[in-house]
Amino acid sequence: MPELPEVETVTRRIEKLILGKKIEASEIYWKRTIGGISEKRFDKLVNGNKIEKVWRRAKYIFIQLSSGASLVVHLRMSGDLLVKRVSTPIEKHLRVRLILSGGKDLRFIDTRKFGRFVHHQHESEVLNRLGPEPIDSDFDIESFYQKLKKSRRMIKPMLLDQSVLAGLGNIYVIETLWKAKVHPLLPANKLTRKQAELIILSAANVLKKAIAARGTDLGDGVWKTGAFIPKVYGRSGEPCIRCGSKIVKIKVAQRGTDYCSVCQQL
DNA sequence: CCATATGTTACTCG
DNA sequence: ACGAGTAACATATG
Repeated sequence: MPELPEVETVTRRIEKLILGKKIEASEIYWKRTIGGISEKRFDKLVNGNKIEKVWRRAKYIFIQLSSGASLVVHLRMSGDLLVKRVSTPIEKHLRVRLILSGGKDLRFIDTRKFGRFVHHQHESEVLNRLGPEPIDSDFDIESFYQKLKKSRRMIKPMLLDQSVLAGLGNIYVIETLWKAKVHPLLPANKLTRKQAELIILSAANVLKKAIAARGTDLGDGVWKTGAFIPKVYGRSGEPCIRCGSKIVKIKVAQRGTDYCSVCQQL
């Protein structure tokens, strides 16, 4: 469920509920979620800490602790964070639970178990590998364009690469390329500077609208709060709302890729 | 049984 | 070194 807008939505939802609270206990229901350390060690690292700050970068949520370390959460495909009363019965797919002062807890729910809830001494370990976000106010178009010029990769996988551009996932890349009228298979070094600029403007526009709508409702259950309606993603076979021709679907880097073959030419 | 799914990483091969 | 393709992680749904 989560690309940047959904992660932003989750972050905003939990921030005010857990900020300033003290972690009084931790419970691990799926070991791999905490990234390969023992439950005992994890508990030692987090227990007794106050939550100083909660923020998002790309698709990661950082929960800063009074120790100076952070819990770094990635929702991957099916993760979600909830705050509930401790007495509320636990969910079937609960993977990690932090008991907080004040009678509530922070729950990491993750059906597919791909998500991670990892203790990092330094946030930089994670931050260092991330490119800029399209919505950064100081986004440097020139260096983005230079990066594209140096690569023969297809533009779609390029935009999904979080070290090139951070925050976009399959849905919003598809929306971005449609808006910018760029074919998903176009080699990155074939793009003009104008097209590179349009891609960033489109991505920023799509992300901002999706954040305002609190994410996308995929209709299949997991993510129900969002109201963003994709214009191309999941619409193969239906008419393009810009030109009326049929949206087609191909596979690119193992991912379903909807696009308009008339609007988006190679 | 098969294919699909919002993400990422590790591996192979040319 | 680069980049495309594949498998893997693990579960649910059609």
